[in-house]
Amino acid sequence: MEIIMKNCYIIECPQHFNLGLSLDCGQAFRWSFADDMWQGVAFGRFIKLQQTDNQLIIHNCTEDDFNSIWKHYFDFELDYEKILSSYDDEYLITAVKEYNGIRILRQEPWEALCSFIISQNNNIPRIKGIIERLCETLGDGEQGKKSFPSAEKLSTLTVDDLAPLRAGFRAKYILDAAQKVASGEIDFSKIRENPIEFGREELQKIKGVGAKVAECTLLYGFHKIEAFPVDVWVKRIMAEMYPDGLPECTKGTEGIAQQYLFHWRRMQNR
DNA sequence: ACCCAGGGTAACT
DNA sequence: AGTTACCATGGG
Repeated sequence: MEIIMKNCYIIECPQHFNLGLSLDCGQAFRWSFADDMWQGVAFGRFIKLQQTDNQLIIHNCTEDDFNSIWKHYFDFELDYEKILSSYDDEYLITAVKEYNGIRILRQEPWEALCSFIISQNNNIPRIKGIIERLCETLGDGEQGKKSFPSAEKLSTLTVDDLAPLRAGFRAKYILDAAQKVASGEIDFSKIRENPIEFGREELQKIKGVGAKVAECTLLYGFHKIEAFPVDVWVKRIMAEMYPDGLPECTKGTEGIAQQYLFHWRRMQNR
């Protein structure tokens, strides 16, 4: 008999939402599946989630938390039906049919930036390990429920302090990003307010941040869904399927199309 | 042991 | 302006 935690919030699921796919399609790195539930931390809050036929159950979540954080985090305010049904390209139709329910999570900008700095020339299981050690070592809160350490905190550290993370050559990039964010040299509110091109230029002022990491930060940290990160998998997709570029139907939502294609292509290899 | 990973930088042509 | 070696680490 299962013990239901108190502060359990239940809603009817929106259309086009698959919890497991959204949490495990390579856009976020702090969610894990155990005991029939997804669990993780975002915005400093530890929650567990289950998706049934038509319901989403969030444990350790008040109505206020849902309305102020999670509704936004899971992008429930965006009309995915409108976007996904506008794709008239055969590969996209296949990817959307097979992996319907992926949504672009609205992650915290600093966590997205730092996570995708760590992601460079790295594989997803190891990215998760480095981020877990980063949070357990330097985050706040109880063990296993730690927050993502702030840019302010990381900005005071040295590469030697980050040695336990085993992040390799990325450690110095993390620190440069933390320093530029903490000092205000990189201003997240200005990136959020301005057109995407501004964010591209700003973020690439950080050592170790090139076009791809900047696109990921803009897509997952600022929900600029026209951002189009090109990693090795998307390079393959472009070479194999779109030698003349993305189809017209993706204009303005390239990041969403990218996420479906990325996950679809990655699953094909296994 | 080997190849590769949600890349970027710097040093080359 | 367009290649290429190198960067740390460890998963598969």
